[in-house]
Amino acid sequence: MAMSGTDLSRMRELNQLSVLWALRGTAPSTVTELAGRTGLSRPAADVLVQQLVADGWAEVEEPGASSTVGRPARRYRFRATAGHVLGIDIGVHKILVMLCDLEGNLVGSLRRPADPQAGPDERLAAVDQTIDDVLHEAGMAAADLWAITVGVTGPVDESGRTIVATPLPGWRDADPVAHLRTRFTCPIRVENDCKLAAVAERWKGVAQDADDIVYLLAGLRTGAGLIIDGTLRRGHGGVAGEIGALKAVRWLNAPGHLTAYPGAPSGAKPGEAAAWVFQAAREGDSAAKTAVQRYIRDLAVGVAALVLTLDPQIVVYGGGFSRSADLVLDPLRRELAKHCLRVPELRASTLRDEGVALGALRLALDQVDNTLLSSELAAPVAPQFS
Amino acid sequence: MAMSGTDLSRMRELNQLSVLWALRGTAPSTVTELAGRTGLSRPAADVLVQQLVADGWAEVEEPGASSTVGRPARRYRFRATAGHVLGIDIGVHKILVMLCDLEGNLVGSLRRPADPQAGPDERLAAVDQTIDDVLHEAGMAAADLWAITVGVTGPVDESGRTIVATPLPGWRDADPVAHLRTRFTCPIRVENDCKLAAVAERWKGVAQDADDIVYLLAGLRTGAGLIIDGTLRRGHGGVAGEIGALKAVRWLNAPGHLTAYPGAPSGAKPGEAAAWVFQAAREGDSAAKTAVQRYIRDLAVGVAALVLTLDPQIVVYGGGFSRSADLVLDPLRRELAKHCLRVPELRASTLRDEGVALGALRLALDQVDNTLLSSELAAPVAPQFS
DNA sequence: GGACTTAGTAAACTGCGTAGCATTATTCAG
DNA sequence: CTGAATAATGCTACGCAGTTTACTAAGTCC
Repeated sequence: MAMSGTDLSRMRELNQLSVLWALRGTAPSTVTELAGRTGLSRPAADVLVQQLVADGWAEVEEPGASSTVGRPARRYRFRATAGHVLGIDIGVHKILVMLCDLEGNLVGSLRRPADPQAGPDERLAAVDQTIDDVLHEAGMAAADLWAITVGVTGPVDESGRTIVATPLPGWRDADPVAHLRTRFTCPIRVENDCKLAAVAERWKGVAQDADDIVYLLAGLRTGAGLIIDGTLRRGHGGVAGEIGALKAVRWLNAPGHLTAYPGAPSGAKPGEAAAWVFQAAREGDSAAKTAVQRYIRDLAVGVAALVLTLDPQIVVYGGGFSRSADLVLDPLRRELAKHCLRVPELRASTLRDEGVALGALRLALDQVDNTLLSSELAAPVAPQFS
Repeated sequence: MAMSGTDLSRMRELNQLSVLWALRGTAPSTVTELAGRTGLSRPAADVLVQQLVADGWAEVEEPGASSTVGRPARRYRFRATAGHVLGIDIGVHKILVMLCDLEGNLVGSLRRPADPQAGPDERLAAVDQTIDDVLHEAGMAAADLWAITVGVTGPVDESGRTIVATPLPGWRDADPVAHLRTRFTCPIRVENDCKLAAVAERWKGVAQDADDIVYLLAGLRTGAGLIIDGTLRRGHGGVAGEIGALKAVRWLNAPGHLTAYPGAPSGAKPGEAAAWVFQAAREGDSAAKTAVQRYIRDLAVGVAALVLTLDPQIVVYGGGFSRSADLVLDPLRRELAKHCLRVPELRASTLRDEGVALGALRLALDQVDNTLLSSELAAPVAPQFS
């Protein structure tokens, strides 16, 4: 804990930030409300919020029809459109770019199918194109962006480079941060997709009430993202949650129980085959039910290891297979009860395939909050990053 | 993030805290040094530190022989003896009570053997007696204590009660917090022993440089304590790190490879038998070497699960078996390399059986830092707790 | 012993939030 | 339509905290 001395100008800055935070995430507020929320006197809140308006952080709303006695008050609101951030999901089959303002309101979004075989250059070119389309549609330029976060499959290191093999062909040689830095001056971060999906669940998904969350990416691959004490945990080397690497945990094989099911239509892609097995099990096919059961049994060992290690409040079942959560949740809960000291809540994700991009947005917004809105408060237009 | 408005008196309080933190953990400082460290002007630092002296938080050291040019400066130092905290280790075979001042300097310490069969009442009475002896020897009364932390075997819940079976007979019915609260008014906390030992390693042990640590308690029982991002993690229900409960992780059986070794002297206690096997292996006994090897192999699976989940910087090998770390570390490292994506550093603890009590001290000091020394700064003598 | 260096002290100065009062804009009662 | 009640706004005086600046005190170095 490194405390630093405060002088008067710093105090004013802090109070200005205090007002800004009191302004965010609420309906337009009167000066009196702001004063109450910040603990400042009304005159102080007044001059501070007027400074915020002058700097472009807030907007005035002149009084309209008043519903109560007394002089109607001016209302002030956070100017969410002062800046925007991008959240990008670079997947094997698709690229998804989302654009939102400082309050997280979606301003633009574009999904584009990707060639699974495409190499890094081709894939990044497609990303560039998608970004351009989103920005153009929203009438924005590169300089309007304050932060960008990108989600990719597989573990990434601090610098955003992929460190082990991933389903994206040739991706170990890609450096998406460096690539984007040629076009954008704002902070750019690349993160593992499971981790971002976990963040999304806490932001807009089924885990908004929890601070300790294990997110399970269940699909043709199996992975996990961890939120501990409200913060995404990467681990010292960025590979936290990769419990699937343990041989005693059979996550690598688990989806095989579904995809290799002999009854599936021939020629179906693996993802379709798995969906077919789930559907068959739902309709009562006993062999399919057995396959699902085996899948869950293998999956549960790894989940139990995560749960025993972290003792989370909630486990979120997400990923491609979360559409079949109705078949999985109850048996998985029973399996966990066998292994764990304390069984956490088990919930199915509802964010579909937008979780990664949403989590990327949230992390980009966090970046803005932590840099711009915490230590120093420059004028919002075109902030300069070093 | 809930920011709150600041006025001038609060600012002064903050600056006073800032000076206090600048004073702590360093050699006695001159006002000029304090000014530099806090970023305040020299007159400001001067009045603030004089106020601290008046309130009993700091002490003056009049200038002695000066070694440099210029007028010799008065020096101020943090008055560590303003308050004290207790760290207590309630073990099966021993009770260890440590007393230290606000800077962590050991002021008193007493170890007392305990009857392994003793019930909770008898054991707590022995704890009381040991506390009294330590306090008496240091010339202190109950009111001089600002925080107490107790370490016990087995998982505990938020309130300090033991929630599953433990080696302490009848301990599930014990409520050590309630017991101590009858005698002490300061904050009291009870925590799992592995977790406290982990904290101690980061404070005074071999993991001072790391923020992500897995502490391994290796002995007749096997357990783990986790420090993630510099903070002890309890998990949502207090059972984080209990990976040994997983059947695929054979921590329950692992020590059996050593204690059940047929070559050990008959009549030896399990702990002695294990030590004997380690010694035999060290001297080249091939059967003993096999036993150690099997122990390590079983141990490694659980460690690998923890490491893959958390991706820590350091794994600390502690507990009773850490005396035989010379035999364990290298093979364990090799085993981990088989399982893990990134092998963390592996270090042997050197804190012997004092780790738990030391960790308890550290947590008690943290408690003081977070309450007294962060938000409000009352006069240090006999602070009142609600 | 004088020049130099650093610490301690006391003044004037600036900036910020608060308190209190007058002013303004609206609703409600008659 | 008018006046009382109500609540927001705007303004001024005030106190307090840290900074700046200047000066004095207490040592060392040559």
